[in-house]
Amino acid sequence: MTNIDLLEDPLVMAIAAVERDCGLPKETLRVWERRYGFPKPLRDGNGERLYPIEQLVTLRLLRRLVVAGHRPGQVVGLPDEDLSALLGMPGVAVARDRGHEVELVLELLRTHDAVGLRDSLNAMVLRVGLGAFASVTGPGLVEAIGDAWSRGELEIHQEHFFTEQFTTVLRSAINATQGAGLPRTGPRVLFGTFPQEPHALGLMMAEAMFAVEGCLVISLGVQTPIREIAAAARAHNADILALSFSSIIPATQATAGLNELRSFLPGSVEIWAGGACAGLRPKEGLKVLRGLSDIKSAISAWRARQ
Amino acid sequence: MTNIDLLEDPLVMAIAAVERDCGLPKETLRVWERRYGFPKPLRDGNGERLYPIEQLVTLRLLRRLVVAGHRPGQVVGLPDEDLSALLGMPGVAVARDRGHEVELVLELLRTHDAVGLRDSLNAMVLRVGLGAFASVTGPGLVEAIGDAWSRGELEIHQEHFFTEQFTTVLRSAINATQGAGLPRTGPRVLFGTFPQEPHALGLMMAEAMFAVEGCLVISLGVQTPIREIAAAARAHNADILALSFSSIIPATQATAGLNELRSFLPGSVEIWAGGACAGLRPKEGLKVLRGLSDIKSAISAWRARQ
DNA sequence: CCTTAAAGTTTGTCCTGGACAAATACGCCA
DNA sequence: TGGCGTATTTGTCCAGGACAAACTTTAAGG
Repeated sequence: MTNIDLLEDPLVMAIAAVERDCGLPKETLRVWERRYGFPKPLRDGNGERLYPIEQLVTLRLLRRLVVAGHRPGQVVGLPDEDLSALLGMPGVAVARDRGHEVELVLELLRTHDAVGLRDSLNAMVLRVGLGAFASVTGPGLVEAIGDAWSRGELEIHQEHFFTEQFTTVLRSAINATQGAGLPRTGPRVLFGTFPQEPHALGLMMAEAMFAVEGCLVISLGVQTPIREIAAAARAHNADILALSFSSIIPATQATAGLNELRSFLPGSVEIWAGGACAGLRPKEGLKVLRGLSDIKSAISAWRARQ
Repeated sequence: MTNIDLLEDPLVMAIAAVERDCGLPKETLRVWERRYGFPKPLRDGNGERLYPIEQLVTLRLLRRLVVAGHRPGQVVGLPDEDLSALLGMPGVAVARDRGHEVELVLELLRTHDAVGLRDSLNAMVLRVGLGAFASVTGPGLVEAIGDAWSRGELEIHQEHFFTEQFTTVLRSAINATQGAGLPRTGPRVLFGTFPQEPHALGLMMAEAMFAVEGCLVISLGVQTPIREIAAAARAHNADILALSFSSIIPATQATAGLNELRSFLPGSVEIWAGGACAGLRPKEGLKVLRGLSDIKSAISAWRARQ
């Protein structure tokens, strides 16, 4: 029961902490070391692995490459410059043409301007509307900040801070759409993610899209066991079950879980899946939405079917 | 790369699926089998474990007992009836006199009334004010629902659903207090929890208490590495660092982490700790708040010191 | 009798190195 | 070019041993 977090030395991390930080299972970290010679952690007095933080940076790059489709055998062991090149990041130069909203938010994060960030996000929602914010502005911000983080331009705490502010603004807006007295002509929609999926932002942006279309939205939050999701869908008499998958979840697991879920539910409950997880395939009783912008038309189609 | 989910047979599950379903790590499942003789999975042609669903039911009971404080050696191996009996007898607390707000919310959860719950929570905030909601009503609800869950009166998905609704209502209210133009006479307060602490509700209720007192509140959310918390406190120029500890975090770890944090920060940053974690002791440079109601007077004292 | 300190037990996490099947890439033929 | 059988890659699983943190019990002192 070695303590994995309270190491005196902030320059090294234990394997369980690396698993959480980089999203690579302990078993994969060990087998990469055995096969490719990287990562090459130090050892403590008891022979347990201690990963220096430089290797964490590399591991985060590697994970992004693997998620993007590269094979571990081809990329594990390459120097950071090569990995960055493969990711299409032009080293130091900021060649990416980012929207001015993205630039504004990144600048507010760099200067740790809490008030400015909160006000700016609230203002964006008011200016473009919740629908456009949740389907265009929000995803753009989330992607840019994820990129900046994995490139080392932002600290972990800055990303936490952004996530928290973004969540607050989006939640407030969703809550406002569900006030008493507003007409609801849409389906009852239940939201959730699988137990392996801790990413809440994608789910919440989807929830916002459904909310602006007049649906009754009910969220279970993230990481609910599959059986419990099914039980909730029955209990709440949901018309649609909406599930979000980020790229950290393997497509095979997502598909398997969706099949299991389908088998627990009557055909009258539609299952809609979406998110950055590539490899999701629609099938009988499973709708796959490629992007948040598709939600509006999908709801229209649902209404027409009723 | 054995497929863990696409088993044709719905009566057995592979070890990774059990880990997700029951929340018990693979390593723990194996070591329990080795030490206590339970669970006792079947094996496939390749010697891999296949857990029958009956054992999953027992494992879920066991996990609840372990979370509730029982020791595995005392309960693993007992028949289901004994386990249920242990879960079902919470001593004398059966006929607790609960406030009518608690009864109302429990009834709304039992009937899966999403609209009713959202409206009721919003109404409670408006009626008693955010301060009283966050310091009295909210903690009462959270405790009662935790009790009901551990007694088996509520399903996991009902607890997730409540947490989500409660979060939304509280966040919206906090956001409203921080709008532009309101006078801020209080300190800058940064909120966060340690990496082992995933419980967000206590942190958020504390945030609400500071917010109604006119503080500028900045939250990092849960599970931020200690050195990142320290970096954030410096970056945001915080006057107070507020940390929340639930009872799942051992007091020894909490104390060790707080000492580490203290060493990373200048004396001008005060550290305030609170929550259900017993055993926290105040010391030089560390304030321990016993309850959410103490926050108001503590802020007054801080103002007087400035 | 209550509190503190030392000794003992329980328990979760980590280790190594071998194995295998699913997923992917490659070579072949039409 | 496109489909299909074979080879390689790769993630997950296994056994059984080890150890430190957490917890319990016992001993000692005020």
